[in-house]
Amino acid sequence: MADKKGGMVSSVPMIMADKKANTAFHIKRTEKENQGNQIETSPRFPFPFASKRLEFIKDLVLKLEPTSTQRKKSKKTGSQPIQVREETRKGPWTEQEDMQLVCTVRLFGERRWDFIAKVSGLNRTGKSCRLRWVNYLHPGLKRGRMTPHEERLILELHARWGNRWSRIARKLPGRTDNEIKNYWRTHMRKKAQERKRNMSPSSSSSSVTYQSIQPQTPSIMGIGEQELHGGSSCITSILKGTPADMDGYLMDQIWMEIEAPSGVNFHDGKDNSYSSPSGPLLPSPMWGYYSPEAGWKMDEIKMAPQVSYSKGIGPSY
DNA sequence: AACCTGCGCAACCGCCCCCAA
DNA sequence: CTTGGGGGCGGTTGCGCAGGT
Repeated sequence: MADKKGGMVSSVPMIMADKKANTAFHIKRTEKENQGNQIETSPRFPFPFASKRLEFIKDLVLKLEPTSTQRKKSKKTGSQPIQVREETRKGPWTEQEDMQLVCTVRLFGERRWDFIAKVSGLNRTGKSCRLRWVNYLHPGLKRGRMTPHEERLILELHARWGNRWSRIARKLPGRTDNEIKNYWRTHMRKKAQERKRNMSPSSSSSSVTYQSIQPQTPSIMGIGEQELHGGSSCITSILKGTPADMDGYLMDQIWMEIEAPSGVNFHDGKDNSYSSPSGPLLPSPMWGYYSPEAGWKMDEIKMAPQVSYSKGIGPSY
């Protein structure tokens, strides 16, 4: 165990993917649910009123992410913002960490990952948090095997664009660049092996072949019929809500208020996608794929008892 | 039952770009 | 104009599991 992930593996429950039921993690959560052990009794977010929540978030943001003017000030005075980081964690994510990350992203939106990493209390880098969110926790993600149509699309797009995985991923809603990249590698490995085996002149399908790929699935856009990210869990129930809009108060508006406390026009046009109270808050196309009807509220988050904004910067449960 | 091998995939690394200060 | 930080992206690594021997 002397690899880069080493040391952690033994102390952390494995979350590696289960080929049949998505992940061991998901199985665990499903069992929990089946037993009626949803974390119903857990404490809820402590602020019943939106204004109080807003105050709390703003306070938190200011503590952890000083405004530009504050940054200037602290440069002069030499004072430092709150230091939260101890030692950066690496390796597999635990359910607890996932919960914390999901809650934080729901609160603050899919941006400023470094800040999210701080606020969440996770000793992870912003990059790590982003990756975990994008590749695993994002509500729009599909799981399971690629459909024949997806396979064909990948082959076609790769032929056109090469290894531009993120670009290809954009054409495959619910699939991440990482997933596609992994799929391609496996695919190519198989192809290479096939080719080795079939070096006989009769089977000279040198380039990418589509023979096993029939366009049976008419549309990959209908995510409704697809399994949405493993299904049952406290996290997925959280994920069903809309992103961080709080009683109509969007996180971006909070950001803007913090940066410009003198009052801002939220509709100044630069970032329109963020200014509509009912529209998708986040730029990712994924957001379009899950329940727009659910007006997500912090009150509805079933926080696990251990979840804490540790280091004394927020509520501890 | 024990061992080996290959596969699938999560997560990390390093480079690059963009943008605010 | 310069610089540093944040985030995006492609490449790589290595672990767990399943299937084969």
